[in-house]
Amino acid sequence: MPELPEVETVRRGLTQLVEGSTIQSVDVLYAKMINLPPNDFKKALRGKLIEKIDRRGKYLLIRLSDNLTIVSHLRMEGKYDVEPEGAPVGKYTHIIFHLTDGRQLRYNDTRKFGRMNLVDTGTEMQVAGLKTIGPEPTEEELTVDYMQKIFSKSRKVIKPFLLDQSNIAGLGNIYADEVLWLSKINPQQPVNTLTLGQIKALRKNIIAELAKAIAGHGTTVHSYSTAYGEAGSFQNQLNVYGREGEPCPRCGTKIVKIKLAQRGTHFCPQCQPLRGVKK
DNA sequence: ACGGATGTTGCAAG
DNA sequence: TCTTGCAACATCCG
Repeated sequence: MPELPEVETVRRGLTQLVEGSTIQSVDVLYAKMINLPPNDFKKALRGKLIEKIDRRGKYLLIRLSDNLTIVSHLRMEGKYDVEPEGAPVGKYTHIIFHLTDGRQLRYNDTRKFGRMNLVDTGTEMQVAGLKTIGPEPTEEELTVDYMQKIFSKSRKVIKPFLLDQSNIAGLGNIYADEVLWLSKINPQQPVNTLTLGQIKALRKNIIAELAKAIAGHGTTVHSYSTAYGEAGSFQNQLNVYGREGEPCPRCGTKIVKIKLAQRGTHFCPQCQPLRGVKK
């Protein structure tokens, strides 16, 4: 689930719920989730104030007093959840932050793919993944010049290229398919064959679509209720993702699903023709 | 019943 | 150096 809009939704929710709270103690139920020996992790966090929650791409940056930052990535299914003391702990709860007001901030993750790195504030950019992360998909950060430059230098096909966080931060499988459909670009189009017009259209759509998804509190794909906060509503606005065999909302042609770089990829063969490439 | 797919990323192997 | 494929883990679907 969590691509940039979902992570941003979590960030806003966490800000409301735990900004200004103090960590009394921490339980580590699954040690592989963190970058330090559990005892060091727990000791370092005891008594720290949660000052602010930031985000960079799909990474949450939990700012703590004494110059500490937890870099948290939800990967596929990570969720934060605030529970009262004594609420039953499920088998997918891996880290529990006991807050001094009696509430608990719990990290839940069925697949255990999520990771938390506790680092000194200011060194978070050395965490793997943040070291090479590309610009945020905003008007200011994601410039036409930058896109033109990276697109001209690669012969990769566009879909996997968009999923590579070192090119642009924040797009995942769902929004990559959506922005390509919106931009009428074939997922298998090599990036160095895109016209300037296509690059500009793609840029606009990336920025607008992610903003729109944030406004809709993100996309909830699996139907089980999100433990945390509001369930997203944006799944109702998806045009191609998960719609294999359904008519394209623009032209009525059946949406096709193929596999590209091991990822399910949905597109309209009519609206998104492959241009100038022999196949 | 079991093989394959599922939203992500890091790293190994080529 | 760059690119590709898989592993990490659990569940669900057909």
